This record gives sequence, structure tokens and C-alpha cells, in this order.
Amino acid sequence: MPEQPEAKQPPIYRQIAAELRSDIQSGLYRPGQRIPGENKLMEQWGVSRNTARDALAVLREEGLTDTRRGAGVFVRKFNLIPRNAAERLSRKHWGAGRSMWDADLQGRPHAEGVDIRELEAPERIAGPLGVPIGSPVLCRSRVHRVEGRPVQTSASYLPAGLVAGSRIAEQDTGPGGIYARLEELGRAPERFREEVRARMPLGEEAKTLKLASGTPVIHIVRVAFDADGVPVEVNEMLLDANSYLLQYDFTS
Amino acid sequence: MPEQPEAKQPPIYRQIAAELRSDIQSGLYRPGQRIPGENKLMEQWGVSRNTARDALAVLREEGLTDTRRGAGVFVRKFNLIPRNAAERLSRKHWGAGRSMWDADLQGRPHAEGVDIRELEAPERIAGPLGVPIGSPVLCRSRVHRVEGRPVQTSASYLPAGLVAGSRIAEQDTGPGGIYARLEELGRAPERFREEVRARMPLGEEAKTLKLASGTPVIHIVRVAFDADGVPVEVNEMLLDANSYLLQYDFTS
DNA sequence: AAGTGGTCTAGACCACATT
DNA sequence: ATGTGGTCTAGACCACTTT
Repeated sequence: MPEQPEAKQPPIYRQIAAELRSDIQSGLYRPGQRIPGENKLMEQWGVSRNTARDALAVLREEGLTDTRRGAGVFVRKFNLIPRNAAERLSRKHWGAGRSMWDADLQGRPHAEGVDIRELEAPERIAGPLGVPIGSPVLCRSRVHRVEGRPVQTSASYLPAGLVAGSRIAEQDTGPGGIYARLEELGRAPERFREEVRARMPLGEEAKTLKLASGTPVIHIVRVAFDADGVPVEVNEMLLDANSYLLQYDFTS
Repeated sequence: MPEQPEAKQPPIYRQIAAELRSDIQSGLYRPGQRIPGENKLMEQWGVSRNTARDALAVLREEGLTDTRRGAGVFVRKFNLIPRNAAERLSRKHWGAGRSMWDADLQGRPHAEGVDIRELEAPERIAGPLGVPIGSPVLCRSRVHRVEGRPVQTSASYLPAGLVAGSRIAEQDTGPGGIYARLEELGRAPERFREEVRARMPLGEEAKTLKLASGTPVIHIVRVAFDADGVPVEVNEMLLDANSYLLQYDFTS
């Protein structure tokens, strides 16, 4: 009698991961709750430390768990900040003297310090901004925080010639922010384009956003155009993907 | 003389990863090119296999490299498909009898097989679609491919009552697709909202999209509203984040 | 046949958090 | 003080790809 070829089993560490995953998704382990760690898995499954680690690494890379050294492995909690692009940038927001950032948080606290410098436009900025590579641009960069936790970095680039002498180059840009100032210069932004990518953070990015592993970043490049269709600002943002829900409205 | 406290070095595997990363970003290793593998790193750095593996795992999780068993580790190539939401869904596209999918690819080939079934609306669909949980909906799901490579899964949900008897429930929905059929029913989509998240794929998702590890997915839920603001369709999509560049245009 | 990455064991020591 | 995860070694065998 010919032997039935056994269906090839996945490796042990994936079996362990699969069981833990389904226990999380079934709600057996709830968000914030602790799941079996390396030592427990070594016992329960009779595997070595590295194999148990491999299993836990799968879940960590899937973003399902947070590991805290010395404490254990915990089911991750999510807390999405809705970010409606059109609403944030509608004239009534900056026209009324509020900052765009307020729109996201609906009044929640946020600390910030703006770094302002003039530099030579790198290629990825010069292109969308419609200026020659290396030409002088003003860069306003900052880290956005929610309850002390960094969730986004952003850098706003404007042609140096455009903003020279305006409050845009100052720490406090005044009521309505840079868009209100651009309007005073007769270059109010009319149209926007956002380009959105998602990828894993590089070493440095993960550090500044304090990202747990298994957390992607959302990379947004927004170009603001004035009434003549001329770019006036390029804003490059990096968002903690576990903290954001992007919303885009449009019509046919 | 008091000793200067040595700046704590990062672990070896991170040092190795950092060097390889900068060699990739500096262009020393170009996309598609092979980088030192486990055995090479064991030699060069005098470390054990697992430590070399840990270093390569960092790059893999950052999405910088692809590893091919038996072949080696290679710098990843990117090939972004631009996806302009508004353009895809503009009336002139489906009005002219073309499928939305064509807009992305500009004529590039794509195979597809649509799976059609009626099921009870799960919570995450029923909510946006504005129907009770468990009520009957038609689901049209498929895998989108570019040059044979799966890059997206999508599932379109419509209230069963709305589409009963129309070609929407058939394999071939006819010229202009389901949106043209909805228009014939007097329920043409007027307004859309897309909600965009990014996260790591779960085990099954990674399999169907054939995702290399270190590749996030972009999760889009699009709701289409008719002229009265009533939802007529919910489309849930999962995109290979390494294959897509999303574009959104809007005005202030 | 030779080389590559994938899985796994059995130990060890460390840094950190909790008790 | 104890337990946790983080790093690392030194082996081993396997599956796969390339030559």
C-alpha cells in the first residue's frame, strides 16, 4: 500500500505563531493583555529559545504585538487618528486663523517645536516645487505629538524668494499659519495634490517616531498650487501608520 | 583620571545592518544587485550564523532587500504604479465604457477572475454601506495582477436588493462596469470617500499577494454615494504597498 | 556538486521591569 | 530577587538554486 504523501507542515515557529495569532483574533487575548512569552512557549511546545523567539517575531512583524523587555509580550492597542485631507486644508480652517493641525485632534493637546532653516532644494523636493535642484528653499520641520507620543514628522518647503521678509520665515507665523500668509502675498493655495506611499521605516525614522517593529510609516508628499497652478509649497510628512486613518473625499 | 564612559555601541547585528544599509543607500549596491549573505558576513565580521541572519533580517524587515533561498540576498527594486483616485473614478472613465482598472495601467496587461457570491454583510461592511449587519449583500471579489504578479485584492459589496436582476450580479457586467449599471438604475455614484490605512499583512494576506517580508499593505475602504447621499457600494481593497503610489487631488 | 538561505537545538550572559 | 526579553555562540540538518 503506497504511503499517502503527508501534507508538508509549516515550520514549528509558524505553527506557534498561527495559533497565537488566531487566539488574538478570536479575542481570547484582548488588546493590552499579555500572551505567552519565550519561556512559556519553550515549555508548552518543547522548543528552544530561538524557535520560540522566531514565533513571537512573526507576530511582532505583523504588528499584532508589542514586546516589552523585562515585562512580556502584549497584544497591541490601536487608536486611530482620523485625518481628513480636504477638511484639514479647506479655506475655512486656515481662513479662520486656526492651524491645520487642530483639525485632526479636535482640541487634543500637542507640543511642538518648529525647526526653521534655509537650504538647497534636494531633488525630491525641487521637482514637485518646480524649482531648480539646489535652489534656496525655506524648510520648516517639526515633530507632531499626541499625548507626548510622536506620531508624525513634517517638513514644509517653500521657495526662499517667495517667503523672504514674510512671517513665514519666523517661528510664529501668525493666525492662520503659512497659508494665510501666502494669501496675503496673493499666492493663496487653491489646489492640492497628495501622493501617498507606505513602507517600513528605516533605522533612524523608527527611532524619531519611536515606532515598535512591525509598524509601517505612511509617507505623504503634498504639493500646494496657487490660482495659476504654480506650486507654492511642498510638504513632506511621515506618519506612524498605526496612529492614522486617512480620509479622502472626492466626486465623480 | 576618570574614565570616559564609552558611548554604548548598538548590538553587532545592528552595526552590520547599518553598514549594509548605508552601502545600499549610497548606491554601492544597486537595485537587483546581490549583497553579502550569511556566510560572507560570518567571515567578514567573525560572527555566528544567527547574528548574521539577524543583521539581514533588519534589512528585510525594512523592505530594502529580497532574500531568495539558495540564491542570495538582493537589493529590492521598486516599480510604483500611480493610482489617481479621482481620475479612476471620474465619470468620463466608466461613462465611456472602460473599466476603472484600465486607468491605472494605461494598457498594461492584467488577468483576472471575478468571484461572485451573495453573503451576509459583516460589521465592517454593513456600517459604511448603511445596511443592517447580516443583511444580504452581493460581493464581487478578485485579484488584480500586473505582469502575472498579484498586486491588489478587491471586494465590492452592494445591497442585494439594489442589484437583483441587473448585470451587476453577472460575471460580465457590460461596458462601463457596475457604475454604468448603477447609473441605469438611477443610482449613479456621485461622491466617494476613501479611508486609507497601512499595516503589515497577516499570514494569509502575505500569501495571496505573494508579499516579501518587510512589505506593508495599504488597506482602502471606499464608499460610493449616490446623488441623494445614500451609499450604493463599499469597495474593500488590499494593495501591495511596494507596488503603489496613491494620488489624491483636492481643492481648498 | 557546491553554495545559499531556512530551521532548529542547547547552551550562555546581559539589560531591564516587576515584585 | 526573580523573571522577562535581547543578544550571541557553535554547532546541525534541510530545501532550494545555481553551476
